[in-house]
Amino acid sequence: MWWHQHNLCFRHPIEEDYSSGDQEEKVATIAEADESAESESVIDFHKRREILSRRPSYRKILNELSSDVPGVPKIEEEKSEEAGTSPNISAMAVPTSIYQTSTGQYIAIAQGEAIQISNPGSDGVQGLQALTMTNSGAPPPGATIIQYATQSADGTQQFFVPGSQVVVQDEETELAPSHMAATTGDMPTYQIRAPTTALPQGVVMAASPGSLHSPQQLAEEATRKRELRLMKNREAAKECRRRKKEYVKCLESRVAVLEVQNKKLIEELETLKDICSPKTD
DNA sequence: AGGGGACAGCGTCAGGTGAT
DNA sequence: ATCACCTGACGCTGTCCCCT
Repeated sequence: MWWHQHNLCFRHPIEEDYSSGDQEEKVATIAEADESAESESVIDFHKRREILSRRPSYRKILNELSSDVPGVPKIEEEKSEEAGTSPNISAMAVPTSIYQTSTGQYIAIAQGEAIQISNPGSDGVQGLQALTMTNSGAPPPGATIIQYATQSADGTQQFFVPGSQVVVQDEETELAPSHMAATTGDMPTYQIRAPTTALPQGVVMAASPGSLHSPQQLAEEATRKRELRLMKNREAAKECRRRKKEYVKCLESRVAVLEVQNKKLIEELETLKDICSPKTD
């Protein structure tokens, strides 16, 4: 819809850069067809769809625009972009994984053993806490995938981390056991636990594919994969929408700049006209 | 108050693309 | 060929605003 109009109404030079050779040919074909729209009424639907579907990502487009227009920020690459989902964490060392609790808090699990917990509301490093896992050796195979957080039966928050461990939010802010750092003030505390009881609703632990035998296990594995896929796609869709909004903003600012330039050029033209053609009374 | 249209945001599906 | 990722499209929901 939006992209269709964008592609069919005009071809921006930047978009041209992303067209592969045969793609350009096809676009040219469409352009000709558009010109002779009165004579040839309909463009082949499939051809059109094929062309339209081959679009560059918003990141690519915006980065091109950014290099074109100074002052427009570039969309960062994948790694920093992931960290960018949490402004509090982005200033820290790049973690390997970032997870968000159901209350909006972020947990970053670094390459080493540190777990950082941050509140999106707090600014900078202030909202960050570091936990150290003492038993974070090599995770057992098949159990390294994190699943999303949920409320457990006892009202605490749980989210699973690589290594078949569980990060559990304490209801009281008492001093934490020795295997974790204590939090202070109003901040909740978290514990690293082994998942002792049955998994909370909505949370499925990763299992080693080799351990699957019965049809029920296979079905559970399929469900788990589906949940994981949906979760990833959910996040991807959010990110895509964010990029799209950024892209539209970028285009709007570009329009504003070009309008100003255009106005200046018209004024300059008028001035030159006045100079070159003296008034004849 | 409440009905309804416009709009934004979200989750999901389907299909394309690029990397391996 | 396979996989992960990206994004358009669709349907749903919540919010805001206007009108009756």
